Amino acid sequence: MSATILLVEDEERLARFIELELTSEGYSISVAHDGFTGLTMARESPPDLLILDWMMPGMTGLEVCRRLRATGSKVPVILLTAKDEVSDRVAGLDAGADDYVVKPFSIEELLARVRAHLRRNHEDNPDLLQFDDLTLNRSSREVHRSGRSIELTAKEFELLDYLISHPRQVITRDQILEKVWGYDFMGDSNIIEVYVRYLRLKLEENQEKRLIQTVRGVGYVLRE
Amino acid sequence: MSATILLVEDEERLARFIELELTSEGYSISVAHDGFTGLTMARESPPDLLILDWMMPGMTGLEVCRRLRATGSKVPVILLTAKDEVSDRVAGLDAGADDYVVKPFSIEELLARVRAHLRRNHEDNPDLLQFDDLTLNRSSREVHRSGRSIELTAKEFELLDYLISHPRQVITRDQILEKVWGYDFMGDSNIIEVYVRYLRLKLEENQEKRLIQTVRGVGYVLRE
DNA sequence: GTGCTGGCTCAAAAGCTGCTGAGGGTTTGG
DNA sequence: CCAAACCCTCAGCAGCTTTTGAGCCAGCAC
Repeated sequence: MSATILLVEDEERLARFIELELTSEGYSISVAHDGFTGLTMARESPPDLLILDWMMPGMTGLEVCRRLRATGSKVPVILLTAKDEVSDRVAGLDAGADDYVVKPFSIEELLARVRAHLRRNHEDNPDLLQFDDLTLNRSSREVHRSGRSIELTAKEFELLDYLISHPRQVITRDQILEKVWGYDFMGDSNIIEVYVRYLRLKLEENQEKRLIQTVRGVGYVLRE
Repeated sequence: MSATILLVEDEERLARFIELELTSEGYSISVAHDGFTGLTMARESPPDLLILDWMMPGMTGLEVCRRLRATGSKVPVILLTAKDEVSDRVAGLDAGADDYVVKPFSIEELLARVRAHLRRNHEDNPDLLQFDDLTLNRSSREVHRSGRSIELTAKEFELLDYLISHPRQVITRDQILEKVWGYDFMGDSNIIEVYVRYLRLKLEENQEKRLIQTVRGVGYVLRE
């Protein structure tokens, strides 16, 4: 699933140009040509990233940004501005923008910043998850460790998916039960231990170092 | 508790200037004058924000950034660079930097970026608790003192977590029992003393100064 | 100094946790 | 229908964590 970007830019030619470039990078773009429309669109279907022109007739980009932040939105915002004065930059960042690009800019620079901000935010739900020499592909449901392919059952896959999407974070038994088994276990069951064991057997088939660590009294964590 | 910033900059005069400015804004700054030292410091006591000069003899700022990211660090990084070419900016952002400031810059601009990144980070990472040279990370359940990692059992961790989340506040025995053991103890038990001792042994392994102070007749307090 | 109280230290006992191997019920696919 | 794969349970055990108790020490009142 590709990232969605909302571009708010009143100059039609520039907007069209940016739209084409971003589209050809595989993003899914919507465009608004004034601040008010942009704000409405951002509220109605929040994009993964917002690119705002600063100077626009009517509501400025800065104002759009401030209003969004005021209602708790955390979408990353990149401001486009012709202004190159320090006081303006400061105002933009303090108003809650995450970044700005000064016009005229090279499209490469804008793309790099888009990548940087999306990486931060979109890290929440990518399809290809990696940790150390381990990779898990959600769409093909394949798992590899240092090159070789590993066959997992459904439950094993779900468990590893959960762990690898929270690397270096300790996950409690309760969280695992809730997420992978989806119910509160009555009485006691050692089902988690059993599945962790299955995973370890498969992931460490060839004396590779242990990635799933036990945190006694709490749960498990993916850590080198 | 003020945010900690690590500045890595080989030009001594510039480093000194930035340090003074940031200090007067209320941040707590450490400075390294080369990349290797900076990397080590960043690993040993992770700051809330890292400011890296790009061009340095030995290890460049870009390299420091890449290495930190490779080990999973998510600390926000601002690059300082004299280079103003697009390809360089792109490389920096793609290497995992969050932002860069082009020299010569106005101090106001740097400050605004520092504020922007700290604001963002403090929102999504309230799990890292610090006191003096001690850090406790709730999500990874890791504890460090002046760089070295410390292994704690579940109860030890809970106790330290409680103390470190009320720094310089005296905590009574009853509060500790209630919070960590979760019940009113019948009769007497010296369990708190025992666990405080365990913690002290582990936290002061190398003759470091005592952080957990006894308040006779009342309880304990985390204090320098 | 003496006695008292609260805290510290040490080590052993008790209690748990997580790991393991085996096995049984259930579903899937040929 | 049968076999294989899968999901889950159980019980034993080893090792770690937690708790207990007894003795000791430090600070304080007298």
